[in-house]
Amino acid sequence: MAKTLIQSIKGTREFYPEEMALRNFINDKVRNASQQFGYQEWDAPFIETIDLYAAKSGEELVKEQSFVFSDRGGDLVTLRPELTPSLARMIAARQGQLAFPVRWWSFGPFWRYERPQKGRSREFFQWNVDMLGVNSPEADAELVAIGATFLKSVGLTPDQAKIFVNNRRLMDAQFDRLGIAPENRLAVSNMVDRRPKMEPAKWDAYVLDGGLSQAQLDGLKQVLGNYDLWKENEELVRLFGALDALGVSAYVQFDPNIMRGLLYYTGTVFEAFDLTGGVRRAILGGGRYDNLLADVGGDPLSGVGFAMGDVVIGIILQEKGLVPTFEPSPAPVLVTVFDDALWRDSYALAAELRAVGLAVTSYPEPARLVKQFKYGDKMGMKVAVVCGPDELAAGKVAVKDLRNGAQQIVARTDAARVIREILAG
RNA sequence: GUGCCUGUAGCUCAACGGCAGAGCGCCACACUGUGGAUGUGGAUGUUGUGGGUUCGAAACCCAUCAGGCACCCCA
Repeated sequence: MAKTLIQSIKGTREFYPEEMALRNFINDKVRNASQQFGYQEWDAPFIETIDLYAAKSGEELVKEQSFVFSDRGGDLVTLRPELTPSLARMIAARQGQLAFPVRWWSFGPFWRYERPQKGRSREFFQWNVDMLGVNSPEADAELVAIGATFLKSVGLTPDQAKIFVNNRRLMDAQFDRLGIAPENRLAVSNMVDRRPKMEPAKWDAYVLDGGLSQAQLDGLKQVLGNYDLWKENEELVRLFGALDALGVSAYVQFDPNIMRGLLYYTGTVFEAFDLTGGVRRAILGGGRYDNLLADVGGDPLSGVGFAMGDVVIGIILQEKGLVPTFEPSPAPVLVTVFDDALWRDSYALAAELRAVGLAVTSYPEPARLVKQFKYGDKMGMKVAVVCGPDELAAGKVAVKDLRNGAQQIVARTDAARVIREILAG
């Protein structure tokens, strides 16, 4: 009775086999892209003390958007809302012994206590990729290239998804030029972030209301519309040169509107968007950070990295039909069970076929063959094997190609070979 | 955390104050040694949950839970 089922927790997702297939598909593509570039897989605890996040992340993340509870000893623990603080700690703990540059990637679960909606759940998976110990535009380019490689590998074209790149130091210089005080950079960055969501006239008023002069507003709009601005910045020139060499230029574009807020990033920033919908959905985002280890007590170390949640990309892949067809049964072969007298022979046959490397499902009880074939059909199995009284007496089995209905009676010892031929064809 | 919209059969939805229905799916049979097709028949509901209004509630009101949209946030 559906009415009496206890509900799953708000904002969590249940993975039925077909959804698990999508999750595994994303996981596979993430792993491939990471390992192609030589990154090592790693992970951190799923629960951490609240102190780990309080140091760096800011109040809102911990106070409002994390699952926090006290354990039986009375300590406050947090379901990790992000990976970076754990990364910082683990790097700092072995700072003297790691081979830099460290290239690490991870794909695991995270929790944020937010109001769920489409593309945002309270429990999700996130792909993290980081390179630490080198500060160069070429290193930044490598991270962007990994993101681009992933987008390409799942079948998204540069028309459908693109990574937009900016540089915080470049923007800071522009802000300085406009007479915007350093302490107002964050506020202005937030204004820029909000711009796509507002009507132009309203945004103008909002910015003027926020303390900028008309001249500053005009200058700001000029900066945000200047897509050649990168040519004035040596870091970005080198970055785009490296991206060209890496062969991913089609997926990358300079955009002075990319801010990714926060005091967090110090140089290159980038963000990938789905370009096909009405609203640009962020697929992944990242950038360069210089102060990663300071907060956890390590020596200064520069790094660059990005993160991608599984929810938005999963929706996009489904919308675009880029998810491979779901195969309900991992085993393509069904061994039917004829009747009570013969189930033992069917089970033995199934075991023989497994012993030579075939993935085989056997029907778990004697039943009418109609029912068993229907089951095989629904489970997407490709071959059915029947071992009835006639076949058994002759030392043979019936092998049927479920896709076209063709059936052949073959010697039991030839069954595996015939099945392989059908599967290959 | 704020505002708005939506919850009816396994799924998609109808009924919009007066007997809770359709399509798809499911099950059975036609067809007890052969699936996908077709036909015939069949089962399935405390209308998310709890309260209230009413002669009468799936419908109206309140609360609550869940989902969606926008805000917020996007570490």
